[in-house]
Amino acid sequence: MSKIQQRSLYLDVADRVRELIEQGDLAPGERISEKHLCERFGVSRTPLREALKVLASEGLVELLPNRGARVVRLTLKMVKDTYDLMGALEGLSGELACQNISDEGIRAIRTLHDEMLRHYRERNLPDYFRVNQRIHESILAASANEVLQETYSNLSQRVKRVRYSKKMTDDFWGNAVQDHEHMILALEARDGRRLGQILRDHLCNKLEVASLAGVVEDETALEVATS
Amino acid sequence: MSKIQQRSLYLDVADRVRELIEQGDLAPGERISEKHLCERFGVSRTPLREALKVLASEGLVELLPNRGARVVRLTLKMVKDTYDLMGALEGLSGELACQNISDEGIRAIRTLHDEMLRHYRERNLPDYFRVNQRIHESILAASANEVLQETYSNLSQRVKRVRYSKKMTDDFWGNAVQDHEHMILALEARDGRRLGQILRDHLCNKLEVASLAGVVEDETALEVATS
DNA sequence: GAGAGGTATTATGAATTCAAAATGCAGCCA
DNA sequence: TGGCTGCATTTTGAATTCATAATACCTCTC
Repeated sequence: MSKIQQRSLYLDVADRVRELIEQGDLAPGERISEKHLCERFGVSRTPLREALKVLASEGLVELLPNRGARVVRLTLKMVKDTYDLMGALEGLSGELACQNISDEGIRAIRTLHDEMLRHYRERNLPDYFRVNQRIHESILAASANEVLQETYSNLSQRVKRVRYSKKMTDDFWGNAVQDHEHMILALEARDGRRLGQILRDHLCNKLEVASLAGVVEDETALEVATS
Repeated sequence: MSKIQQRSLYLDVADRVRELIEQGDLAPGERISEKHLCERFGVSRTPLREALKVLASEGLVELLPNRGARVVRLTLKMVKDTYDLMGALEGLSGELACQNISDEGIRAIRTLHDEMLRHYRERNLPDYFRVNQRIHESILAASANEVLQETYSNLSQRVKRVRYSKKMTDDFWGNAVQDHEHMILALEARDGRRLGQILRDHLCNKLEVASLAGVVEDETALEVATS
């Protein structure tokens, strides 16, 4: 029995373009040729153009009237602003999670937390990242606020292209783990205010280790120096 | 000399549909007939459909595959969730504003504040609301975070349809003005933490006086009782 | 050889057309 | 009478077509 409800074509196209942007197959600032992508996806221009409009309203591409679309170039300021925002949202998610999460939910996150610690002790960065992300997702889900989840994931998508330094220093890593220790304690105490604050600060630290080279505008490095 | 840079048609259409929704000309849950709107706007289906896709990604309409579009029905939970989110964003805007605003900017807001107080004393609700909104907009602008501004205005648009009770009690009004007194003091002291907190709580109060009848799902009133 | 101007080509914007799905309605049967 | 089946109509989804703006290229002039 196959699925009855078929998704619209433009949604699939949008997903695929998002993927290309995230993977870097469509470079920042790169002109998006409608014809080229149509042939690549095997669809006509109509659904592709609809998809581009959606992606534009998501902030992933920009549409220049009569001159096509291009992948938005992230500036350092945009990334920083987005992180500030995501920090506030993470903070809210922590507060709400403490109000709404079940005891079982807390135990599940504790399990993830312990698993993450194992990966940390073994210096297994990929698995650490994976479990780390699941913890944050779990807290977000526990907030039981769908508008928040949707907004967060949109912002997250925008900066997904930014890759983090492979050579994350032990210092930063240690601090992050320390943050998580405090998080789980606050969560188990259902101290929303505290959990929120930790989550917010935690994200700010994350920004610091972000290696923005390549994805971010070069001229922006200049901005940093001058500001 | 006319403007050289013409906006795309779908943007104009999107604006007009947004207006119709905000004004209530398109009722919540109402089916949106492509043909009807095309004739009304004098455009073909292509730009209208592009506009609908954008509006869907903004959360104003929902697209049912093969069955057209409809104006989203706001549930009480959605409105509440959105306000929680907007509260967090207002809080952030306050913190950032204190960091970034100029002394002149503070003086400008103080002027607005005093003007608002005059309208309050004269019980001039429309002008009070207008100036009130300008204050919040000024703080948001002073945050110097465009991603924040854009996100806030999107969320704001979603719940714009919700009309506030004409019979706002003197109590609530007095409290709101009191909040504003604290706000301007925190701003003048550049106490971001405090301003943020006030703005957040201020918005929560606003929700309480919201008269949700008509725009919000009826079944939702039930949800309130059961939760 | 460099630059300006004009034409050809290409890409985008929007309308139209074609195909497929959903809706409405009439007739049929229990 | 009530509900189901099947056909006609309407509506949506997607491709195609047409018009217009942008780009590239070529020529002509200095």
